[in-house]
Amino acid sequence: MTIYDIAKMAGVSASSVSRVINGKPGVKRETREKIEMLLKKYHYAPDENARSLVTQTSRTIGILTDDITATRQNEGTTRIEYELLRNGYFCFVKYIGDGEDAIEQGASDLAKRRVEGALFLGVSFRKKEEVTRAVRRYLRNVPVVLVHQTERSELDNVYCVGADEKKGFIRCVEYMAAKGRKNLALLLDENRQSASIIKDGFETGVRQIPHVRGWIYSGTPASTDGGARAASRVLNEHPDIDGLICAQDLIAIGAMNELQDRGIRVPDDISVMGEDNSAFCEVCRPKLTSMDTMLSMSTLMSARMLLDLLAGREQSHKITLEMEIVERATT
Amino acid sequence: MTIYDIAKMAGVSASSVSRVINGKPGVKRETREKIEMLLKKYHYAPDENARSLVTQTSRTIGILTDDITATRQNEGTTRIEYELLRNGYFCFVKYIGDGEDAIEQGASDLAKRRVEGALFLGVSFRKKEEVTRAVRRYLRNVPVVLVHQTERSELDNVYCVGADEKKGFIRCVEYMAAKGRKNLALLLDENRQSASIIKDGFETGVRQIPHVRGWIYSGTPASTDGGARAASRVLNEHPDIDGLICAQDLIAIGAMNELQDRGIRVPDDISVMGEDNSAFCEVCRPKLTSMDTMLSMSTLMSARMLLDLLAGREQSHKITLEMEIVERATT
DNA sequence: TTGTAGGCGTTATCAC
DNA sequence: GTGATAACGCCTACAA
Repeated sequence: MTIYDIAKMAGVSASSVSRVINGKPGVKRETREKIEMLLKKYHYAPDENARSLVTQTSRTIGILTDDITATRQNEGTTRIEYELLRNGYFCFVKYIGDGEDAIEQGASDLAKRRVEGALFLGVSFRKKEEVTRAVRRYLRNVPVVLVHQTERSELDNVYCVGADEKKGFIRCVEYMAAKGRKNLALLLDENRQSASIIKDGFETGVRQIPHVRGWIYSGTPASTDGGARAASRVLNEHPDIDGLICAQDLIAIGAMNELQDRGIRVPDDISVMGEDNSAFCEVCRPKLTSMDTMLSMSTLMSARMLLDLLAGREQSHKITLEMEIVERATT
Repeated sequence: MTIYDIAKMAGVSASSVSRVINGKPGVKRETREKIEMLLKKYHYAPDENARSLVTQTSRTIGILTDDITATRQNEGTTRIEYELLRNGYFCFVKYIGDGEDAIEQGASDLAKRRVEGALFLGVSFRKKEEVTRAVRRYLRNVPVVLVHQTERSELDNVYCVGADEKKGFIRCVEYMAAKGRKNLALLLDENRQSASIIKDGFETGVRQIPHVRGWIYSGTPASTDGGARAASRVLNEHPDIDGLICAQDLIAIGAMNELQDRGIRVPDDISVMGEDNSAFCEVCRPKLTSMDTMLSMSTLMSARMLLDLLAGREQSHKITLEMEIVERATT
């Protein structure tokens, strides 16, 4: 079914049908009504591909992602899609692999669909040169927003939204100190992409506060078991520890289990906090204080930013959010 | 940049360029190489919309979803997208609202993009007549798979994949009985879409096993607090309860907290199990036995099913999965 | 092996 | 108010 079929049945030309479909003026009332009737009767759905072709506007946004196993990232993708769809855009999603030119390949696929904007979501896109190259080659003329990123490429159609993790961990140390904690341990998984940033934040925090000392346990797998084992090591090596900063809620929960098994009270003897402010915080007992990494906020803001850009509104090239500590019962 | 631009630079016609792009034979080696060189040099990305238009194949699958807050559903969407993309399809995602003709609107949007197949994901799509109407009107000629559904519409291009929840709860009762439990309580949130199915399963299970009795507490909010309060009521009204079947992991965890606060041992005094086999099961202590509702399996199978259909392979119109109990430390 | 011409479904620009 | 006609970017007979 095409506009010609409708036109034939209405005894008019395709142009009139097109006018009616697009709500354009210049059609006699009865003609319009007759056409509208037929449109409805046959549940006519205009071909968006053809329309894109002639109007040179696709009303489509491309989303590039790199990790399907990361729950939070999935939720981010979903949230973004929702926000864009609400605003009349279609979404094209593409998962890139980890090959040599995966990013370029992904950007190229978006270009093929003539997207009007793009969002890159995931740690893969921290590779600045690759991103710059891909964008320059395939997405030079559309706005690109890097989600969860605090550094953008030099191209001026590239934007970024992200939270400052270093400052976040400095705050964690300050927070523990404000709670009267003096001997802190940082438990984290060395394999995390941002491990060095986190360590840097922790060390900076410790250094700037007198009478506070800190130790880093970086070989901690990101699981409850990992947390428990790490806590065990901490307690053996530094029995005077009174604050545990865990760079992941699961680690914190595992550590807490170990403390409780040893009869150590949380938070009376040792304060514990996690990172992510995930649903787990509300489930464990006592409920876990945790630093919110602002993932959902930053995904939401990315989508809004892109929408602003597409609407022609000015936007800052870089938005940095502050991570926030959500206090519960473990500190 | 179009094939004409490339053609001009190569000193050939657009058809030769098209042939090279699509790997068609009948192009002289040097011509081909010259064209390939230019294609690479300018990072040429053929317009898929135009291609769709002329070839009448979009290589695009539409996904309709209804709830962005449901974590598991998000993961399902993501998983499906991944599977489809791996197989060379593009994905169009569309969230439907809850208006009168939301489903029809969604189907129409997919039709506009000329999708070659569709997946409907969410409880909204249990409304059989609406789905049938929407499909008949807009997606009559492409395969449509209903995800997490055990009932399909009469149209023969509609398929479904889902797990049998009633049978699942019958099994939970049998499982508890096999563990020697005789007085069971079912804790569930009345507002769940499948509440009546779950109750039916529980009652059927109880009825078919001699010496086993059961009580239903259907006013249980789906949260830890809700679980705790419900457990409290159960204990007051039926102190002889020895098995708690909770239609949601969070409810189970909340109930367990209440039991522990009262000094009741789990599982020695009372067995507890949840539903969903979510990540929470591994985090609480003791670790929670839970019935896996096969959400991830059924999403995966839906994607595979659609791919099969698109490849022209025969497929059953309906696939039913069995929910499985994952035993941990609370039973 | 290559080029020409026509068409996919739509919108836009003119005439009438 | 309405209808030809020419694009949009691509593919595919068919002809050369």
